[in-house]
Amino acid sequence: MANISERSPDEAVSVLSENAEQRNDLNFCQACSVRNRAICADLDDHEVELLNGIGRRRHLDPGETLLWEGEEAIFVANVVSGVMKLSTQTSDGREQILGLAYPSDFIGRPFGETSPYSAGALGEVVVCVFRRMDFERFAHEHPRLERKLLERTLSELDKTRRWMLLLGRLNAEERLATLLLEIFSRNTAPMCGSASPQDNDHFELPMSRQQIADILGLTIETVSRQFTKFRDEGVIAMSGRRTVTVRRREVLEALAK
Amino acid sequence: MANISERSPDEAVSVLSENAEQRNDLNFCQACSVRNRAICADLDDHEVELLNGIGRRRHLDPGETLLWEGEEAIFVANVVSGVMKLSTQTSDGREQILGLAYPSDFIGRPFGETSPYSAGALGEVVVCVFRRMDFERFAHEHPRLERKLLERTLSELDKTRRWMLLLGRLNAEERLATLLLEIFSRNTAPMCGSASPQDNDHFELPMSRQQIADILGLTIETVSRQFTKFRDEGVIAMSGRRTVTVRRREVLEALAK
DNA sequence: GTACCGATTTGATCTGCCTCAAAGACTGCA
DNA sequence: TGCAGTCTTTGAGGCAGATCAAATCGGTAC
Repeated sequence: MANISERSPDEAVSVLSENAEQRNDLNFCQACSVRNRAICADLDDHEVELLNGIGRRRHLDPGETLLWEGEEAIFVANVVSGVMKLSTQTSDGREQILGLAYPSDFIGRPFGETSPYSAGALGEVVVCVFRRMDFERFAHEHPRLERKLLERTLSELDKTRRWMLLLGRLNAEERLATLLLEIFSRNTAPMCGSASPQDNDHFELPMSRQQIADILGLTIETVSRQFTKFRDEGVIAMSGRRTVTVRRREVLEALAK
Repeated sequence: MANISERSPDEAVSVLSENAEQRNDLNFCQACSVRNRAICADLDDHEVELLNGIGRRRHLDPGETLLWEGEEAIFVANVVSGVMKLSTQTSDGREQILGLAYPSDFIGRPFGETSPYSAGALGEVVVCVFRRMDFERFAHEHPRLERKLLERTLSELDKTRRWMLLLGRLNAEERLATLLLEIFSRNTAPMCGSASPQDNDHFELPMSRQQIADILGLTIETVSRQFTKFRDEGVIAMSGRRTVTVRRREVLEALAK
């Protein structure tokens, strides 16, 4: 199981420290690429300004970990750009990726003592970080935010449960088809906020083969063989290891249950 | 995959009809066995009375389905007694159980058009059912309930993600150990509201071998072999098919990751 | 260009779980 | 008490995906 975490939990407390990132401009949020899609979408300008006051922009390098499973849940955050992975581990070190967080997605565990998962950057990531306590207080005072959080959490639960079907019942081919379609749709979605807008039939994989394996509950070898199979069958084409062109979308859709 | 649903979706709309169950007494909730643990726990007596006015008690026979995946989300409910299963299916009919709902657990999908899963009774079940629309309106007017719903949903999400680790990374032995411990702890928990309080080392399985297989993402044969293995190793003892005595709890705990 | 190194692919073999089949054990009912 | 039907257990064999091992690829530093 790959462990791409590079910093110790202790260092995480520096995320909001003085030298980590300067205080946001007052109208920072207004220019935010996820302003209208993130959890803050329903807030009016005044409320956003208040929220702005308790949050900080933070850049994460590839592999850097923002939240540590089992550690005190100090932060919550919004993903502004890039892709993060949420993961958990067995006591003997096997890793399972629980999901991916794309721009505008909310991560962290409000109203909880410890973080139920680790959250790490897959590539370059920008997040908007809040101290959990500050965020909770703000949510209490602004029911629209709390409401939005509830809706988000409910749809996150739906998404997570759909993923259980993949882990419990789909074979390797079906799992990879499902993931490719999900990444494909995320990348071609309007306003995705990722670094480079994609053409409409190819995209960059935001993670390595090992990480794909962790996401799908497979081994790296099985994932690699499935890629080769899709390529040989003309379902996808690859240039380099991370650029995928979807040639026969209907085949992937028939496989993704 | 076993499909224990016995009624068509159309019949579900009769759940709240006049002949389904009589209107609750005004102080019905006060006597409710899950009053202090369910989502209504934070409400004061007056609020509970109002909530009482929009809910109905409903009895479900074993195998009866309350919510249908993909159908319009008409109801939400609290489990009062018994155990329900939440499940989803692939397009070609493979079933995956998403989780179990015990007394005081909330089921259904507020703020959603369609139900993301099916919910069926494993044994005899009593639920407290609300029309989704009524419940949503009530929640809006009573932030304490909405707040409670948020907390519930967040911890449900935690629980679901932990289950993903089981489906993605644990072997058959580890999966069954995990399930046995979960059922064990649910049954020996104080105030569990189930039909018969259990002694502290044995309990009744609330579901068949096939259902256990669906929950764990295994086949019935594999589940049966694991039961036999645990029995032969002296980890558990069985009397009949559904009564389990835990003899070496530490072995199960070492296996459950 | 060339050497190096980690990531990926490919090959060979193994194994845990599934599938198919049949026997055995409960449960309800006559 | 015996019978039928269903659920569960057990057995035999197969296969998808894991494991172990080695070759190849891609990027990069020199």
